This record gives sequence, structure tokens and C-alpha cells, in this order.
Amino acid sequence: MRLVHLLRAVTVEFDLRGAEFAARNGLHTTDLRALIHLLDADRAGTDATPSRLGAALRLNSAGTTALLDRLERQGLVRRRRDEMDRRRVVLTVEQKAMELGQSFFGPLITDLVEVAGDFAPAELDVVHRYLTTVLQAAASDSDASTATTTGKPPTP
Amino acid sequence: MRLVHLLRAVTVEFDLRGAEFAARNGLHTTDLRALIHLLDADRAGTDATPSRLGAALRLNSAGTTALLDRLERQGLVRRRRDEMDRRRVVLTVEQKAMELGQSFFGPLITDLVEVAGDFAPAELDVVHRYLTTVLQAAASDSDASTATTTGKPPTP
DNA sequence: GCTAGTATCTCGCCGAGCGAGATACTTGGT
DNA sequence: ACCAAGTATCTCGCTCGGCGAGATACTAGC
Repeated sequence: MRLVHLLRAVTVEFDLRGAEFAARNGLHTTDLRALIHLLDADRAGTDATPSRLGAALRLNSAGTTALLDRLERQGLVRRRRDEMDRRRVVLTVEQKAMELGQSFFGPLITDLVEVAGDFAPAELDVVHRYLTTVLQAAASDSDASTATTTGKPPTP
Repeated sequence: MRLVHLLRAVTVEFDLRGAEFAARNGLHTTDLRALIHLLDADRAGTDATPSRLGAALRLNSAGTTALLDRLERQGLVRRRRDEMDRRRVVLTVEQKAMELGQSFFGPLITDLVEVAGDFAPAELDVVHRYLTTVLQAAASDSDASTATTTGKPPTP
């Protein structure tokens, strides 16, 4: 099935771009993934904590701490004790992180918007519908084996 | 643009599946990528060599050697001296590697074929056209900065 | 207050990947 | 034929991301 290979190729290409971007900015792929997660959480209004981040990236606590040390050292995030529950640490993304996110997704979005120009709105709807279905299929399958992945709205 | 987020989500999901599969089979993400590359090369009839593999995965020669040691130890590939040019090593994938590839892509393909059932052929064509365009856009952009692997000309 | 539970951090270790250099072979000039 | 330059792969020593185990700081129930 040609779409399988195509999807895989797209995945590889996106990955590659991510890795290149990360290397160019002196951070690791994990750091970039963390950044994306944090920006997503920020946009969604959820407040991010080390444990949630660690769960999302499949890191244990030690690794998560090290990751946050790195990000904090680079001035991308800040740790602040939650005054309600002083065991917890809340993570806030700094301006610099937002800008970094922009500089990564900006060109990508520009490209994709440009590409979208070649397609009729109805066609883009089809693509959207297809990708949504694929995503659900893939997610439902791997969710079966995954226990505590934070931030999964479905499965009531 | 919703398609951007959707594509990223699909990428993440595919990645995640890959990582899980790799972990379950006692290999690393790099090993899985290598396997995919080798199986692709095998199917395409190109003969794989360490340098090409290393270039594809963005590893330097030392890393590539270590990777091949791992794969060979697991009985997934075999190294053989090229009798035409005895500096070269040609890599052949073992039966076990094929089976592993099947067990990874099999379910994925099944899922995707099933998903495709909900769409008309014309709609799948649209999706195919869209993904191809996206791939080209992404690839052309990152190709610009990519040079040969074992020789980094830029950044003085 | 004492004990159990939770969130995060510290310590020591493993192993993937890197840079530099070694080794084995080919190729072109003389 | 021989030797210098080039190419493909491997070896060695090192760095650093991530892991397991345990320490620390706090909250909640009795």
C-alpha cells in the first residue's frame, strides 16, 4: 500500500527536520519534544509539571530532572514551587522558548499553507478526515499496551 | 492550520509506535531505523554498505560500526567483504530481520488498509497527492542545509 | 504528632554516539 | 612494478543522556 510508505516517509522527514533544528540550536531531540509538549500545555492552559512531562516523553524521574536542568540552564523554562501543594513544581515556558517554537514551526507552517493552496477546500477536508482516522487507528492500537500516558482525553 | 497539528500528531504517534516496538524487541530506535533502511535497500536491489547506512542515519563511522556490531550480534544482518573491492563491506539482511520487519509493519498495514476502506479511491488519490506534495516541500527545504555526512563543510 | 503516600531531586552506573587516528585496500602517476 | 594519495572500515578513549535506587521535602489521614 503506497500510502503506508508515504506516511512513513513523511514521518521520517519531519523527524529529520526536528533533529536538524535541534542540533542547530544546541539541544537534543528530547529537548525539542519537551519544548513542544510544554508549548502545547501552555496553549491548552494546562499547567505542566515534571511528572507529566516525564510521562509524556517516557522518561523516568531522574531523566526528567536532568532534562529540566538543561532547559532551565538554557533559559527556556522556569521551575516554580506550587504554593498550593508545595511538593509540586510548575513549569512555565519563557519568552525565548516561544520564539524558538515559532522559528521551528514558522517555516513549516508557511510551507504547508503554501502547499494547501494547490488543493480545493473540499480536498483538504478529505485529507483531514483521512489523517484523523489514521491517527485514531494508530493511537487506539498502541494505547492498548500503554498504561499511564498523561493527557489522553479519550477512553472514558 | 489544523493540518499542521494533525500531521505532527501522526508523526508523534508513528514514532511512538516505533519506539515501543523497538523496546519490546530489545533494540534501540536507531537500530529500527537502520533495519528499515536495510530492508528498503534490499527491496530496491541496491546493496547496502556501512557508509551508506551511516549517511542515511546521520551517524559517523564509529557509531555506524557500533550499530552494525549490535545488529550482527542479534543475527539481523551479516557483513561480507566485497570481493570486487575488498575495502568495502556489503550488508545482507537475514531472514530474522525480514520477519521482524513484517511483525512491525504488518499490523500497521492492516490498520491502514482497513482505514482506507472508508474512503473512495478518488479520495485516497487526493490524500496521496497531498502527502507527496508535503513530502517534497519538507524534503527540499531541509536538503538545502544537508551536506555529506562524514564531512561537515559549514559552521567554522 | 506519627505514619503512609506523593512529587521531585541526587548518586552511581551503562551504553550510544563522537573525534581522532589506525588499518587495509584501490588507483593513478611515474 | 612501485609508491603516494585516496577511500572504506574499524579501534580507542571520551562525553553525556537516560536508568535504577535511594534521599528529601512536603501533604493527608488517623
